[in-house]
Amino acid sequence: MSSPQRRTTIKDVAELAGVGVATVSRVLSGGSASAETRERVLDAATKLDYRPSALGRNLRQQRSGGIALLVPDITDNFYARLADGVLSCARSYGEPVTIGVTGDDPEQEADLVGSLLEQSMDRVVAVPSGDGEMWAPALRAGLSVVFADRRVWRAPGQQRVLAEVPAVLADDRAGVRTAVEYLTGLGHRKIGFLARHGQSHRMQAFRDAVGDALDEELVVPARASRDSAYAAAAGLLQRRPDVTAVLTGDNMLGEAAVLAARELDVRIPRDLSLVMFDDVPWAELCAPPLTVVAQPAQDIGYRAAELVMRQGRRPRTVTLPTQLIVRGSCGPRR
Amino acid sequence: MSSPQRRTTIKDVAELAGVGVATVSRVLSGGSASAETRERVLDAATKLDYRPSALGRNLRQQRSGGIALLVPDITDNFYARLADGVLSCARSYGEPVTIGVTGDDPEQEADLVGSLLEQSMDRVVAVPSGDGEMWAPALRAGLSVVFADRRVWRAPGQQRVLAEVPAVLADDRAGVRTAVEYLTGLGHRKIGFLARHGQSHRMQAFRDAVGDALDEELVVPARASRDSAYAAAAGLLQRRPDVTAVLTGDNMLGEAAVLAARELDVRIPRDLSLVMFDDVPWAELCAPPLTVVAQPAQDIGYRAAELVMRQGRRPRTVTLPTQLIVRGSCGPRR
DNA sequence: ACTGCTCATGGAAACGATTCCATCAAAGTT
DNA sequence: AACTTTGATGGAATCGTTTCCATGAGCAGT
Repeated sequence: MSSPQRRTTIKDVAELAGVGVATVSRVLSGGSASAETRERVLDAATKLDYRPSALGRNLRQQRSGGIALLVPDITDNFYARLADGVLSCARSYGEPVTIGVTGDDPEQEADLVGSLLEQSMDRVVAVPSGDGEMWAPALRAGLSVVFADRRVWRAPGQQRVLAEVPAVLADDRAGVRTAVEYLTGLGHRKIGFLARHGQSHRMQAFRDAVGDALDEELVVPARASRDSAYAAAAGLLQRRPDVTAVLTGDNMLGEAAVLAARELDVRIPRDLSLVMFDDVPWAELCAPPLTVVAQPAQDIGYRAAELVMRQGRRPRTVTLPTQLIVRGSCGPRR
Repeated sequence: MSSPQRRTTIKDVAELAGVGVATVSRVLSGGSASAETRERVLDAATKLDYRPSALGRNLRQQRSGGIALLVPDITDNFYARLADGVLSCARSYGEPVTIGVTGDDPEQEADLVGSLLEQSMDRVVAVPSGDGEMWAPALRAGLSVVFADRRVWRAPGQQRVLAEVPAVLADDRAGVRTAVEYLTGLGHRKIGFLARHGQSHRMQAFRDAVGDALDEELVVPARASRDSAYAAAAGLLQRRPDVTAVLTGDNMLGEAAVLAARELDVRIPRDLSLVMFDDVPWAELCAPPLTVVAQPAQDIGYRAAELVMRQGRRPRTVTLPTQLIVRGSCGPRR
């Protein structure tokens, strides 16, 4: 019936305004033009309801706009909030956001980076997994990357280029220290720490915080799945009934710890004190309400997105404060 | 130092293989070619590590690949799982996913749809808010849309085009009915229902399920924010101390109900029975563990993405089953 | 041997924007 | 008056791919 709805292009606008396409382009992207021409062009554009096609622009400038975001798991409330921050910043720039989930797996991450290159996306906010070696070629290819929540494991021979990637992080070190001090203040001496592989920095911070009292057996790593988290938590509690307090590196491990304790009939906070990294909405609904180290997840995302948009200023690493929120999951050692 | 790293193009491959660019394109996209040429081209492509630029392709085909996903709130666990489903399906097609959050606001949604058009994205999975009028022009512009979790409010004079949009839904009606039957089975007669504006279909299902016993004052709507949810929950409990059971239309309202009850010293399940729509991980950690109507969120996303990818078959609406999971938040009326 | 057919192939057009460059007029400088 | 400078302007090139179309080779049927 109706014609196939050809898109109105810059050519149509130029024709209606009686000018060349170059002039239209200039006017619309803020170049110089006489007041009269400008008005004619703007008029024509609104009359035709013209919206420039991102496709043409992208091809010409050899880059597609928008921000790519790589997170380990979008169903994790922490990363969801981080994503929300990125989305909210991107929206203020009018840029679309493409999301990929890595599952904390370097291989999948490399795949996704490949796909970004294919799309000529050149702005990425990423929560890196693994040692980040796959990032080096991408950086050389002109990608501008900002790390969020973690930076890459810095091996001794690591390429310099990686060290220069800006990052927006929560102050893990201070967060862990505060939590540990809080627990030792309550009399606890045998404190366990549950962390995922991606959280080696928190693991290290924990080791530093407990200092001489460190018992390496109490620092237990988990893979990035619910099952693995539960296994790690239950394993620790069974293997070492002498631990009186546990700190977890993220909310999934916190959940696992609560479940495992409940299953093993270990009462919180009577038999076990628990501090969880990241304040999720349910922490308050839990029985008992959980004492947590809150992180500004949304802020982390927002700031990271801001950094990746302003490539002008040489960006540096930003560290945002954490906060210990005391609820009901910790008690004195008994 | 090193050259500015020009991207290797199809031309380079053609040159190295000693054929024309058209042939390279055909080979790479599965067109016909002699076995020998095919091999030469493939060889050259791998030797040069050639990856076709999505930019060129997109411009030529007048559409950028990928799937767009519009959800009200990515930090809501339900939509996060839905998004995860979409992402997982999209990945199996090798397609990138662009996410936008609408905040359940038709205006923001319209903005986002506009931005999609600008990007020439033509495949959208959306959780629509409002009456969906802004979708009609988009559909006419050739967008293929699949609704997830909800369909649009169907006003009497609604355009036919909207009624033909395929949708993937949870079986709300059955879920609500099962929950209501469960509660009445426990002796409850005054059952409250908390729902967000976007959940009018569940609201209607609730009205139908309680039938004659309907007390319109017990059906209370909330806006899409934590505060509004809390206000609605607290309001209901204060205004009508005679309600002995509450069903909530989503998890945020469930959270609000728990909090409000706790604040008002209404004990669950002794004084109030609570059933929440959507089984989130924390439902089990809550005190008491919440009885829920579980929805296959990830599946909904996956199937919706599948539908939007296969535009070949005329797609129809899919309804996925819900399941009542009884935990500890309901008791007999006292 | 001629005709008709299929099939592989490459040149060139197309997609829609930005941007280089040449042109031209008007204003300013000597 | 002759020159330079400035600024607006439009034509054309460009980005990398897909696809239309013409060409020519090979082959079978008569």
